Amino acid sequence: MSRGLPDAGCGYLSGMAPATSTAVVWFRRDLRVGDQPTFLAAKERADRALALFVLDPRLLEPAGPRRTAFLYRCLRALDEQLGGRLLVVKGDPADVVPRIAQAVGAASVHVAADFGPYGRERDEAVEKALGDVELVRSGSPYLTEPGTITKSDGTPYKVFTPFSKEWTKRVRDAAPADTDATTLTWMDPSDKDGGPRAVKVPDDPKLDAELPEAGEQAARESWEAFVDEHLTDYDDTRDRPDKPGTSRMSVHLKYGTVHPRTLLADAGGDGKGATSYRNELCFRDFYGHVLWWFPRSARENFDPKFDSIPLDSGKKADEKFAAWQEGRTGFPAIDAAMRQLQGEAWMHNRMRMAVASFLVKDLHLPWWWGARHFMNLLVDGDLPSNQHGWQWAAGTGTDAAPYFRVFNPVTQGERFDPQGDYVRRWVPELAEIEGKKVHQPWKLPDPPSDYPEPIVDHKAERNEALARFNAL
DNA sequence: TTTTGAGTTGTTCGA
DNA sequence: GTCGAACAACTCAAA
Repeated sequence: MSRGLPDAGCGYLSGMAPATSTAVVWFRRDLRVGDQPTFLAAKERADRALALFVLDPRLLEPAGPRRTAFLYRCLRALDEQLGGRLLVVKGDPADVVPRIAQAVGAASVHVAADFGPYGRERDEAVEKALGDVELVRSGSPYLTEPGTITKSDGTPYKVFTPFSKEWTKRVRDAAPADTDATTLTWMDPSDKDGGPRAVKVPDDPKLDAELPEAGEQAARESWEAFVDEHLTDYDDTRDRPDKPGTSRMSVHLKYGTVHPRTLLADAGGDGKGATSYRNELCFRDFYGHVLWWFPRSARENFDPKFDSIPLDSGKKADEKFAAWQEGRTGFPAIDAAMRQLQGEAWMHNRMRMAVASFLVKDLHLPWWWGARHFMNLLVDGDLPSNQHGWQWAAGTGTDAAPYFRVFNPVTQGERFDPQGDYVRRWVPELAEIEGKKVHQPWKLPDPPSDYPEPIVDHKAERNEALARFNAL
């Protein structure tokens, strides 16, 4: 294997100087030019690169309008960074990627490894279809590639804390790759000879939510502002949905407009805030690992012993679910959160836990109903973190599930939204109620008539949830 | 193999 | 109002 030299048969014309060698850089969930190991790998093998994105119907359909629009915006931003040289095509990657590689005479296609259930399968199919053209995987969306952290006996961790100890050792030396748009010479995609036809990034689907700004530049600015203003106090302020104390990087990590290496590099200190932030990055890796080892846990209880817990169903259950979805449960903090999800395609993490606990423990509904709703509406919706976050709340996932982990929907509101600002922002029916009284409008002498009474008695449903758990 | 210590983010109750 | 203990038993991880 002669790295860095044009392969015979795809660049030489007899008697002439070698033609330019080309590599394909196939972007997927890494829509950035900074900190891109794929660029370095492509540069080793070729003089120029073709930047490619494939609109894959199998991924786009389940993404829903919000994530689809966000993706399109990221693609437009990336195309601009690449001087208008991003080739966008539509189709099944196993079909179009090999045809493009052939059309530009590429000997290698460069990707960041994908570890999702569909992504793994797709990449194997592409690799097979590529034949002699090599699919080169460099890096991944994670700090530690799923599957690479195991216990000393080679089996996977099922508990976060011991995983995090090993993870901390592993990521100590992680450093961002030094790349930018000029690392590679980008081929003009219109020079391609045949192959699938280029398409424009489609117009955004119709939206009913305001999305965060897309693209690498937006990610970087947002991150730098967070580091300057909130990282030091992150340990405290991350729990406050009424304050802008979180980094909002989830959506950028989802689309790879930033890599966690870059975040880790800036959050490497010993302070409480930085330590907490690293813990969140570690959770993302942990759940990436868990889903890689246990792909069925995306749909089923991680621990099958919980399969026998009785769940509600039928018309009443459907009605409760609708009330939860629409933010009319009568619990202000829960309703504010569900409306935030509806309105800005995002929900504060503290409230994700609270509404999940409410759905599972107060309404006794399946966690996967809630997980699906989240995936439908979240712009940052990412399968491993979403599903396992839900399983954590339901007590069916990794880690010990203390039977007493039942959130009190009122206490959570009063503790983390102490002045009620979050509730008033998202529940206009309660906008006139001052201070923390807003968390229990039913106690007011004259409660607002257009806001519902609580749909359940929390104390009773808490006991019911405990009883169902204890019956195991 | 056996043993030991521990397990993301909580709530309630009684002193 | 604050604070510590209780809330089950079990599985996981490591020694």
